[in-house]
Amino acid sequence: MLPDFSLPSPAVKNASCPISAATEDHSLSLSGSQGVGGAAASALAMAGTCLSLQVQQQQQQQQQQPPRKARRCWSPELHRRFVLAPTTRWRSSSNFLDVVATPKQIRELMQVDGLTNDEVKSHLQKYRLHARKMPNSSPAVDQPDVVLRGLWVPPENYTTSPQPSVSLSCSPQSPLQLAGSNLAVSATAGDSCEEDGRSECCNWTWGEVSAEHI
DNA sequence: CCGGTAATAT
DNA sequence: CATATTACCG
Repeated sequence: MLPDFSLPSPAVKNASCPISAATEDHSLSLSGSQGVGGAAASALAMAGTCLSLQVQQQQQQQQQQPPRKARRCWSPELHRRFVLAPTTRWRSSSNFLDVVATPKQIRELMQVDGLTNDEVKSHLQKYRLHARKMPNSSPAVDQPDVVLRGLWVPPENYTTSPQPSVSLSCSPQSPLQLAGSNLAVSATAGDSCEEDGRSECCNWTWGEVSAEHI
């Protein structure tokens, strides 16, 4: 005589009125037109900063429960700052991020508006995870590089960016700055926007770069 | 309150 | 599986 309490029943749970995103909904001009022999222009925000934009059915949690902040996409720019900020202070250290780098300090040094300690903390964790896995022999493919393990930024026109702009994050109105050539995103069969790479949003590389040349 | 790690969600 | 956020703990 136990009424269905609350067990993780994998029953069906779907079919519901779609709700609009709670967070700011940026109009995304997605060319979903069936390019039938036309100029298919797939819009793919490959830029740096971009907030998670996914229309997921979010209809389950009742009550006021912050549905988890949108995933903050760590764009190369942000990562660059994240990895470069501490360099300004504790440079020369091959692992300043592994030594003494508190999210707060990093955030302060980053000077990125809209970045919270938690985000930095999270990113730091990820960074450490990768940093810990990397500084070691590789299973098979090994890149014959003589680079010191430090940090690396995407092959972009970075290098001491003389632009300490504060509008780096992608929260508020940000001047969409799309630079570089835009790679036409070709859908496999020209259907929906299914990207091949299963990266969430920002696809940047975790490469290594020698923060300091010997 | 801040920092780190685990758990959880996408 | 990778990545990001939340939660919990020190």
